[in-house]
Amino acid sequence: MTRWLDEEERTAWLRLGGVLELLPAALDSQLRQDAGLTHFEYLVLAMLSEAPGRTLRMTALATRTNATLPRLSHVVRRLQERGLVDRLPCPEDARATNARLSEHGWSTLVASAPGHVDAVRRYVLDALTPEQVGQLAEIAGAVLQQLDPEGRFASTFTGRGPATAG
Amino acid sequence: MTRWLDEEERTAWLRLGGVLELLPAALDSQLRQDAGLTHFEYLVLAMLSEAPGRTLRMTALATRTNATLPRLSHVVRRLQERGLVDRLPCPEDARATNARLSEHGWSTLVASAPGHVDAVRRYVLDALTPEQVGQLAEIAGAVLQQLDPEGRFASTFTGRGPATAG
DNA sequence: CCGTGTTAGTTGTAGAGACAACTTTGTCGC
DNA sequence: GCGACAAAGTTGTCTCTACAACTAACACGG
Repeated sequence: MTRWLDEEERTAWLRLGGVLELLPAALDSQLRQDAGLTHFEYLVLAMLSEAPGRTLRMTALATRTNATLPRLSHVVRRLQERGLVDRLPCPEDARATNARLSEHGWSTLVASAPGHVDAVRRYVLDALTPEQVGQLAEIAGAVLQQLDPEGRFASTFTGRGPATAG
Repeated sequence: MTRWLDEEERTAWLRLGGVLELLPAALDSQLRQDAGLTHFEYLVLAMLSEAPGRTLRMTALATRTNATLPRLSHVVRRLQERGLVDRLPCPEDARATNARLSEHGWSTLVASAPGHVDAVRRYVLDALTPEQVGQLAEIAGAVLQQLDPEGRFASTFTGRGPATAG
């Protein structure tokens, strides 16, 4: 038997739904205008930039970006066509492909990072109290746990414990 | 000068990013499998079902679903082609179009609602304490305020005050 | 090593959204 | 009541994503 939502649950859910709809659109729009990148493309470049040798295997990159492999494959191909990443066969496993951030990709990322971080602050963090930032980390962590029980996309968990110890 | 994210902000943001990516996909997937609807299509039907006469003008429906008008126009046309809604010219304003939930649309919605609510519980609400549900409403409300300062999509605000009074 | 199954990734195709251009109707000043 | 501007939708095009089918390479039991 389905238990329906009470008033408070409904409010929380409707508002979350609004954020789910509007926030990605807002972030995409800012990055598109200022840098010619989608939010997802930005994320791909950012994750590569933090990897050793600015290089990751497709599967590892898919994990870090919460993406499926087919989606990532298309995106990386397009990024390569634009000269932002290189694709190299992996020496240790001939099935695998390494994606590496190119010099052009690096400078594109460096140029667009401030605007993106500003947008994240403007839309999310600046609207919250420090306490709420901690609560958000807890809540989002709990939801991720449901969405991804096996931890397939676990890169954003820094452990099962609270984001803010104590 | 851009202020970068500290550890706690970064954790919160990365986790929120994961939710933004995975939750819509999970909800879409459930509804597609069980009801042949996208989450957005479900929302359109649900909003119509709560309106007087199960009818809304396109603009009002766009507001309630956080959608742009072009997007809504395409979706409603497809829903009409599938017999789930009717489109009627508005008598009071010849520019306007009224979308009305059909009998078939109503029964489709009724049939798919329990599965959808269960999914919302499973992925989100059941993972949170009652206190966290309140916090989520506050946080999502604050973010929506940034995303939509003029209140264009304000239907999900039940006022500027806290979701949980007191 | 040979067959079976698994893993890594790519590709084809079809559907959904973004954005801009456009049509039609209403509104308002004069 | 005419002309200019705003509002309400629609449509076309292009891009991106999902899903499924596919290829190629590894693993490993016999």
